[in-house]
Amino acid sequence: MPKRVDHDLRRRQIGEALLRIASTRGLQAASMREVATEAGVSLRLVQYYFHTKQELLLGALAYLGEQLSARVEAHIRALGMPPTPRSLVYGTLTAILPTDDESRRLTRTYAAYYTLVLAEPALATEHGATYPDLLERFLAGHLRTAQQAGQVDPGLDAPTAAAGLLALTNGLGSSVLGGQRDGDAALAILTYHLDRLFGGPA
Amino acid sequence: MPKRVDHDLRRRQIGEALLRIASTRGLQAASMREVATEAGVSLRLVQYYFHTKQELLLGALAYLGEQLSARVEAHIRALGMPPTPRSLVYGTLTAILPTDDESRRLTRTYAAYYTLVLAEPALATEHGATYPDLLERFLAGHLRTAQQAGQVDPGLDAPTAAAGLLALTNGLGSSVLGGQRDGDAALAILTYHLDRLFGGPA
DNA sequence: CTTTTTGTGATACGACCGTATCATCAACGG
DNA sequence: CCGTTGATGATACGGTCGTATCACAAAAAG
Repeated sequence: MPKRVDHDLRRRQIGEALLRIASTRGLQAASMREVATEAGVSLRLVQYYFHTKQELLLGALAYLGEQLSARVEAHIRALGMPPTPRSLVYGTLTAILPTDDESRRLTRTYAAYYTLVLAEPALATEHGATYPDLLERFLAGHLRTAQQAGQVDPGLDAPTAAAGLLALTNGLGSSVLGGQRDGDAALAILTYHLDRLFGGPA
Repeated sequence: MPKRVDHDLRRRQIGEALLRIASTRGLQAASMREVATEAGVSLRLVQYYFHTKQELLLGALAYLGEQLSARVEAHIRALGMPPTPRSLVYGTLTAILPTDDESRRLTRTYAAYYTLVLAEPALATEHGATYPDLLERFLAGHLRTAQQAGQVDPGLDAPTAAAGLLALTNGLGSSVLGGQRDGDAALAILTYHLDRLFGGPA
């Protein structure tokens, strides 16, 4: 056999080539040949590491999820340790708002997958597509903690507020990607709502 | 010439066939042949009335816009005449929330086009893709009217609040289409926020 | 009644798609 | 040293895509 090679690394290299294409030209431009070229390998290799296109799409989606949660964690950490309920909520939501190149790439790619899953629900069943669900529960939990600490109006329904915040952030993200406003304007709207919730700026 | 035919009607018939496909199987399933079959005409006819695929996509997008604004107007009217600032805002936002078959179809189709435009921005420049912008200004205007009538906190920044409401509604719609919650739950979250804005239920 | 014009069918072309096949080459086990 | 196996290249197949071409029928124009 030729020099034994790290399969996981190669798979990631190819999968991330697909994500790169999806973020710039959309998933419909991500043919096997195009992915091979972008990754700098031959078509045969893409087939070798991902036997079928669906496998490639699902594998790349898993990498996208990793990148997304890594960014969320990094953003939370950047707001200081130990994290407060406020910084957890704030950091999570600002992490998934397209305000810089990386977040723009991530949200664009996520949008491409979202539409694909809408048209082909079979893709979602294979995968724990409950990522937004996890985020929402995460937010609701920390909102409740903030309520117990007296930082948020205790009359608020935490799950409803968390769902609203996440939906607001996603909607703002869509408007940024659509070119309706820039990332800073969206961030201003989001912080305005967050500050109202937490009773004024920190 | 064979019996003179109504071109506008035929174009609409074909364009709406594309919208039907896009809403169920996505735009990537909307090939010229598939659209022809769905519309019950030959491939040649699709080519005859829309010389190229881009023309077809743009034409159908125009029909989608018509259907969308027709639904918004109908929803506003259904809340009683003459419309109040509150019913204008409420009717607009609930119209674009996927709570029934028609709104689900419209929002799904809109999402498909949104992703296409993200990948192919050239499509948007041809068309006044500023539909969300129009909605936002519409909402901001009526929020300001409501402030002058004392129905909404005058300390609120109307454009920011309007952008937030529209983003919230879009984000909630995405979660409904994604199967994260049903239309009624989304509607409850939206009305909760609206009622807080307008100072309690009507 | 011819001659144009408008609408429609049948079919073809070249490109690209996902997938499969065949051959090869390098390392390891015996 | 040799046969087995892991990794890779080259190439092909059937299908679908958007688009173009050719033919033709039917109504209108002269």
